[in-house]
Amino acid sequence: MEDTNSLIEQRRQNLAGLNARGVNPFMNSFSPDAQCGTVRTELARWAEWNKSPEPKGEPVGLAEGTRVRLAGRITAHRDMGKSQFLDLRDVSGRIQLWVQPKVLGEDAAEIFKLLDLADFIGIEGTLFITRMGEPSVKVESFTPLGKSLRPPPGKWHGLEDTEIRYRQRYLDLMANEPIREVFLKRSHILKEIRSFFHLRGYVEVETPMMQAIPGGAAAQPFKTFHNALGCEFYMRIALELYLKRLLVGGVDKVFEIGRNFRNEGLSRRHNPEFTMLEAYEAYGDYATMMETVESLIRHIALTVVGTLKIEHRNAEGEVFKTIDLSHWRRARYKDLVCEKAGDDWFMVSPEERRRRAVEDLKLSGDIAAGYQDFEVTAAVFEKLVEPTLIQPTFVTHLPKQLVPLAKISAEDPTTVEVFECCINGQEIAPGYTEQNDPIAQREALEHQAGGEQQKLDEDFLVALEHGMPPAGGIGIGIDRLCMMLLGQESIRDVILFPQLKPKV
RNA sequence: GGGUCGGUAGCUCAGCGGUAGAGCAGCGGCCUUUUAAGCCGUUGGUCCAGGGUUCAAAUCCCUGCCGACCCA
Repeated sequence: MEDTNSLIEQRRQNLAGLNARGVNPFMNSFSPDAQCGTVRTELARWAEWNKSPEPKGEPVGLAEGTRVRLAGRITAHRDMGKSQFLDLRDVSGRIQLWVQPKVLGEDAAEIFKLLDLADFIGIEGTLFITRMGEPSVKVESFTPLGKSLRPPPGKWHGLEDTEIRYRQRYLDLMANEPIREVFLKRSHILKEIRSFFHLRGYVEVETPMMQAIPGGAAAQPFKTFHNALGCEFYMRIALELYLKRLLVGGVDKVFEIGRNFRNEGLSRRHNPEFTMLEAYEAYGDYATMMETVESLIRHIALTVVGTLKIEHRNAEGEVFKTIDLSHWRRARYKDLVCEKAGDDWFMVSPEERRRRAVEDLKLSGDIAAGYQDFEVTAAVFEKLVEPTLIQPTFVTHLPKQLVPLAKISAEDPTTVEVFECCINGQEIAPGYTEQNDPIAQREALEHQAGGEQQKLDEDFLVALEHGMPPAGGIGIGIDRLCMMLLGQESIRDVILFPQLKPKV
């Protein structure tokens, strides 16, 4: 960027001033011995202990007078003339610095004047508590570590321009504390998912993102070209078919967390690339996987959020939705449809169902002329039932036409052994008793490919013919899981760099 | 793809035919424990872009770009 303004110009002049004094404003390294937020917390603990009239037992926290070396970004500056207060921030939080020119000495005081808000510095000093009770560091020396040549976003309102927040996420992270929290917690969620599966004896793998035939889901893929091989590849739309190959190969419990790519619309709930978890367990079935999903999500909620009652708040901070992860409902697809569409929904003729859906339920926009009967019912489910499933619900006994790749239920052969776990009005995790009959699988995939032989993943079918153990499988959309757990209503607020149209 | 709303100083926004504004940030002062520090002074603009209407356009009209939300 070539844009300049007076604020950038002033910072460049300060940079030149540092260079002129032989100070390197961009150091190669610095070794702090503590973190800002941690030191602040520990010093406050000590102050609390010290405050009681008769201190009892061993001191806690970090005492006044302790020497520390800290590094971070200057995020506030309060000039008192002969006394200056700065806030220094690192990933752990902030702490106040007290800087007195006379303590620094004349040369250092001159250099101090050339610092700007948002610069990175390292400091050395001793801990103390101000008259106002603020845990602080009395700075004895400092080192410029990384100069900021552009003004940071404001401190009051933070950064609110959504476009800048998404395009320059680093500014969002710098200015908006709650946003930083969301992404730190997303990292924590991923960590807990991994440890959950590892503890259960699962193996984590990585399978190809570039695939000759994109399979495992019905979605538009992105296409790319490999120069050396001279052929086209597709970015994967699902993980499934490679993980099942591993079941064939004898990896009995396997999971992958990875990016899928779907060349479709963008919305509050859709990003073209999104993170998917898929897990497969040999000798398990959909019931095994329901238990897995419930245990996993409970575990994450407790370890990351610290509660099973997840609160979603509006801009005013009022709770408008609470998701209770301590009760998991199980309900049949047909029963849920009847709740919205009438108890006799499945007893009337297909023509009557279509009429009711279009006229009574006002779904004309969602039901295409060529829809089959089961698709009419599916529209009712998707538009009228799913959005109301805010509390965790396993929807089971889906009609077999709806999920052609799953195994038939022994107790009701018109349905399949499949669940859709819905939370927060969205499908969060589908789970299957996976098809391991290669002949049935071939028929289903051939039907799905609609006679286009090139769309058939022959290598996958050959793998199944070598024998696959019965297995339960799940997929969990990690972004939507994060939205649900972290109280975010837009997928862009749980993806660090959401896709936007490039600016020219 | 359709509809609604938005784009003005570094940030947050006001102005909606008649000289381009405020708060914060910045800069210059004062203040030796302040913390949204305070007080005095002050700099800063391609009003998203391009066309049109008009004596006069940030403001009205058209086209385009980018974003948010809703719908499909």
